[in-house]
Amino acid sequence: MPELPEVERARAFVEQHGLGRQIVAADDRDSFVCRPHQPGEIDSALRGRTLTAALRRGKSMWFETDGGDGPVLGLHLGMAGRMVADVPEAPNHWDRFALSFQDGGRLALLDKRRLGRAVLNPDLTQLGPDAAEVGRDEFRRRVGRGGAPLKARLMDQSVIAGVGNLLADETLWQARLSPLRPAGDLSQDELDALRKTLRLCTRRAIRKGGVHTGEVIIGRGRGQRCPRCQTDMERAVVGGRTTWFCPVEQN
DNA sequence: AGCATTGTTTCACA
DNA sequence: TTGTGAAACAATGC
Repeated sequence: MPELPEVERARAFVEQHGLGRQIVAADDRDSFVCRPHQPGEIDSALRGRTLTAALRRGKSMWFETDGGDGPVLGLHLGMAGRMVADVPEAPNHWDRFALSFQDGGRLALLDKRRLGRAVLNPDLTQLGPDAAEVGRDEFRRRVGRGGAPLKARLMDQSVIAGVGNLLADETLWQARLSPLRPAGDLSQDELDALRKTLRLCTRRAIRKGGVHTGEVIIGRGRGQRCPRCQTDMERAVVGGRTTWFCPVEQN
C-alpha cells in the first residue's frame, strides 16, 4: 500500500509514538530488510539513543537520534510495510525490524512482503523533491522533459519523490491527462495544472487514510467504468505497472 | 496452478 | 554517457 500518503501517516505515527523514548535494543536480525548491515550493527548503533525527530521525503522516512548528534535510522515501507507500536510481537515473523524502548514498549515495522528496509544513515541524494511540496518551476523542469510516458516520469523517484502506481493513476485521471503522453510534450500550462492536481490528490489521500481512497482507485480493475463519463476504463502497462485510464477523457 | 501485486535495484540495450 | 524498459527481488492473495 505505501505511497507518499501512507508514508506520511506512518511518519506522523512514529512522531507520536516514538519521539522521546529511549532505545534499549533494535531487532535487526532480518539481514535482507537490514541490508547491507550485518545483524547487530543497527542494534549497537542505536542502543541508548533517544528518537528526537521524524522526517520524510517521498516514500522515505528517517529518524534522528539524540537531537541530531546520534546516528540516523532510515525506514522504508516497501510494498506492504506498516508501523505498529506497543503491541505484542506479531506471529509468523512478520516483524521485520523493531525498536524496544526503556519504558517496555516497542515500535515495529510489519511487512508480510519483506521488501521494506531499515538502514543507518540512509542516502537520500538520489531522491527528487517531495511530490506534494515541489514548486512550480522545478516541477516544470523535472517532469516536463524526456520521451518516457508521463506516468513513468511521475513515478521516477529521482524526478519527484512519493508517487506510486495508484497515486499516479488517480492524479492523471483527475487531471485528464493520458499516462502514455511523452512527458516532454506537455505544455507549461498542462504541467502547472498537473502539479496542482497532484498536490490535491496527495493531500486528500493523506487526510482520508491512503491512496486506495482515490475516486478512481475504488473499484479499480476489470469492468470498471470512468466515474465521470461511464466509458469502459482501459488497461495498459506503463513504466512496468498495470495502468487504468479513461481512453476518452485522458488525452 | 498460475498470475498479479501499492516498491526499489540492477542490468541490458539503444 | 544518458535514458528507458524489463527482470529480479520476497511473499502473499485471488
